[in-house]
Amino acid sequence: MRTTDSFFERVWAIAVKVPRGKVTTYGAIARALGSPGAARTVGWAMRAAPARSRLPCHRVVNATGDLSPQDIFGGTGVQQSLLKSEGVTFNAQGRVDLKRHLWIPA
DNA sequence: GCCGTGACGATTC
DNA sequence: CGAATCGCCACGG
Repeated sequence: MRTTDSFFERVWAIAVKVPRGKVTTYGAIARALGSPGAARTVGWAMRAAPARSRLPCHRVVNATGDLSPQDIFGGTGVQQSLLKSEGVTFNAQGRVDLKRHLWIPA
């Protein structure tokens, strides 16, 4: 219902709403958009996300709490460092503690 | 309108 | 838990 009704734009709109210190999953965003099976498309939107945007893509992880390809953030462990700086905790497997930081777009 | 692609998800081994 | 497989959906060519 917006001229910019591209699926990507909606994904980005939600990603920006992710509160600091929390993380969300691709599936959660897809679900919020009404397409629970479009998790892959959500991830694609992140990959295609314009760097100029304030898109905190580092706050978006997959359902397993695993982080995205670190190469994209310009280095290995960059995303994890960013999240840690915001108060996000990780388990021994280097995954985000979804039990504590999972945020679902209302 | 079909084909290929992909920062996923869930299931199965 | 880790790896592999199938299924899902939206976008570009």
